[in-house]
Amino acid sequence: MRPRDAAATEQALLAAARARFAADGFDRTTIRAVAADVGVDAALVIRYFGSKQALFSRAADLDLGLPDLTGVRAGDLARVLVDRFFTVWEDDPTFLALLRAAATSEVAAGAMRGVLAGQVAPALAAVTDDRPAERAALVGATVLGFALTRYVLRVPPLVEMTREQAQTWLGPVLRHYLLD
Amino acid sequence: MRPRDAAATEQALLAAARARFAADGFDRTTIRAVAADVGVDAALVIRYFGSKQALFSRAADLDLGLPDLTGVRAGDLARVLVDRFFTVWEDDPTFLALLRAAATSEVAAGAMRGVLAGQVAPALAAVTDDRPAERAALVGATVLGFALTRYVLRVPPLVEMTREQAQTWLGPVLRHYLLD
DNA sequence: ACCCCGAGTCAACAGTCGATGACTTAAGCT
DNA sequence: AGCTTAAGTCATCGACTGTTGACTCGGGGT
Repeated sequence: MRPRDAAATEQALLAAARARFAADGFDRTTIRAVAADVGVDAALVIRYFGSKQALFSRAADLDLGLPDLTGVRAGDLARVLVDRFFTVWEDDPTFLALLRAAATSEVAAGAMRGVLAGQVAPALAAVTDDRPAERAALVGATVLGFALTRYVLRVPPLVEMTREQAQTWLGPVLRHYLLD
Repeated sequence: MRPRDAAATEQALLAAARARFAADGFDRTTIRAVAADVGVDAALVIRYFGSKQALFSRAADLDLGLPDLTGVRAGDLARVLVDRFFTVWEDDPTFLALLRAAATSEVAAGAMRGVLAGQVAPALAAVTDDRPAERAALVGATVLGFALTRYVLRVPPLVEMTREQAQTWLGPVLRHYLLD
């Protein structure tokens, strides 16, 4: 039998919620399904997180972990960024959960705006001081469009693309948005 | 009183459904709300379209109306494409309905793949015969990312951007994907 | 051994949704 | 006017959902 460990159960619920939100979106994810994945009653989820919306906010708290770009050579910028984004996309489902939910939830859309304004824009400010918010939005649009097409729409040519091929295609685009 | 005109009612229902799907996505759109928008009973919607999914398929049938790109000069390509996409985005809600729904519905995602493979890729084939599917996917990712960030996430710098500014930013990107 | 507190369960409520089938009403035709 | 056909309504079903409150169970401290 599962040991009665509240902290471990909470972490397991967060992991299951992330996977469900990433795969099914916010609306089609049910608290009962998340609880069943962990082998626990749905009422316990509410007890720990208060509501489905609060569970989502905890589960979809995204940290891109962008590195300090100060001193990175212009030729390396795009490679560093694309590499980081691929890792975030494929390491854990948090990003995909936020992306899927943002399509229909104003709260999730706001969270995504917060990621762009609070993480991407500050990181890019180390590279350019000319309209960093506008450049961050364009970089965000590029990266979100790529992720949407690859992981959500699953358009074959992008699904089959390797990380290196993506860097080759996206590199000049990011350089353009960052430096022109 | 509304005249009893089945064809007109059906068109009104399709228009209302498009608006609802575009604003709220597939799951949060209810047949009752669509029917109420037209001033009609929900059962009538099922009678005309069979199911909510079938109503969506009829409402979100997207025609980009891309022009024949044969003979368009390389320098004009991006401007023509961006201009066409803006018109599709802002003329009617069909595109937004499909985009929002595609985030959580495999059927809608398939429809979006169909638009890329059946409309974008053939149009681009008039410009390049080197990997048109891959180039269409990249153009799609760019355009979908821009639309997602502007109309769904409503990131301020992209919301405030004029069509001309967007053409200036996106032009070199589309040229890169089409011609490099 | 007993108690106690927190982890986890159970049953149920209240609301909503898509869908169904029988019913009613309006309009065009003879 | 009367009838017929289709347009539209009505009540309702059955399933599902988030959330609640009362309950049970198990393990650690005395």
